[in-house]
Amino acid sequence: MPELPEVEVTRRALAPALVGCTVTGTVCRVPRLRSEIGSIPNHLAGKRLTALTRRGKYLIWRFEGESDAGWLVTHLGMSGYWRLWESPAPQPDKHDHVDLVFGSATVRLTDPRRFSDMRWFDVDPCTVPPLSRLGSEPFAPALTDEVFAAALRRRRRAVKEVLMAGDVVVGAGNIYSSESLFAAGIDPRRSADRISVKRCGKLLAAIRTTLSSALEAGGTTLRDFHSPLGEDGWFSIACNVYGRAGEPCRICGTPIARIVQNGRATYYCPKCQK
DNA sequence: CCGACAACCTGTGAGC
DNA sequence: TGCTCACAGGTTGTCG
Repeated sequence: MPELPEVEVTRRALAPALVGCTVTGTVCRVPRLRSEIGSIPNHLAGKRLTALTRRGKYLIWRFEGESDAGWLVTHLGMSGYWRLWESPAPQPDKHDHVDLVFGSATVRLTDPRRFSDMRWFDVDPCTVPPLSRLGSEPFAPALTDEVFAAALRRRRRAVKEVLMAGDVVVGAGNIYSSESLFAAGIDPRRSADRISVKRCGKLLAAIRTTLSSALEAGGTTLRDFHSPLGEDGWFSIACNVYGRAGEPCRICGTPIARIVQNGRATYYCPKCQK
C-alpha cells in the first residue's frame, strides 16, 4: 500500500512522539506477519528508541539498551499502517497485530493482508540484505541526472519495471511509477536503455515532484491508508493516469490505457507518452 | 544472471 | 440480497 510518501508521513508523525522514549511493553497478537515476529518483544524490552529513520519504504527503529543495541526494521507491505495513541490504546480490533508501548504512548500496527513485516538486526541493516540491495534514495544529492541516466542505460527492460524493481531508485511504487512516467512523457514499456540522457533527467525530476507533492499533501492517494494521527482515507491527490483506464487523458483527451507489466497494472496515455 | 510467475492474505467492488 | 470473480499500495522465492 504505502509508497515512500506514506512511509515518510508515518515516520514524521511517530518520531517526535517516540524518539527518546523507552519500551515498557509489547504485544504480538499473531505469531508471524511475512516472517516470524514472536521474538521481537525480547529484543525491545527496556530499550530506548534513539532514532527513527527511513530507507526506501522501510522504517528503521534504532534501539539502545543497558548492554546491547540494535535495529528494528519494519515494512508496511500492501495494507499496513501504524497508528499512534498518546493515551492507552483502545481494545484491539481484528487486524491489530502488534503494539509497541512506550509508557503512556502506544504505536499499533494494523494490517488486514498481513504482508507487512518486522525484523531485528544486530548490525546496521543498511549494510545487509535486503536493504543493502536497494537503489538510491530519490532525493539523494548524489543521484544526479548523469548517475540516474547511467544506471538506466545498463537495463534492457521496460522502464516501469526498472522503477518498480527498486534497485536503481527506491520509493516509487505502482501508483507513483505510473504517475511519474506520465509526468515525464515516457512510455512505460520503453526499454530503460533507450531513453536519452535528457529524458532520464526529466524522469528523475518527475519522480521527485510526484513523491514530494504526495508527501506535502500529507501522504496519499491511497484509499485505505491511515496516518498515525488518525487522519484517514484522504483523497488529496488526483491521479492523472493510475486507476483511470478508459477515462480521457487530462492533457489530450485520449483514453488512458491499462496494461500489465510483470504482473502489475500500468496506466498511461498512449499519445502523451512515447 | 535475468525474467516470468506464484506465493503470502483479506477486503472490496462489479456483475449477475 | 447474495454469490463469484477479479483485483488491490509490495516483496520474496522458485523455476526455467
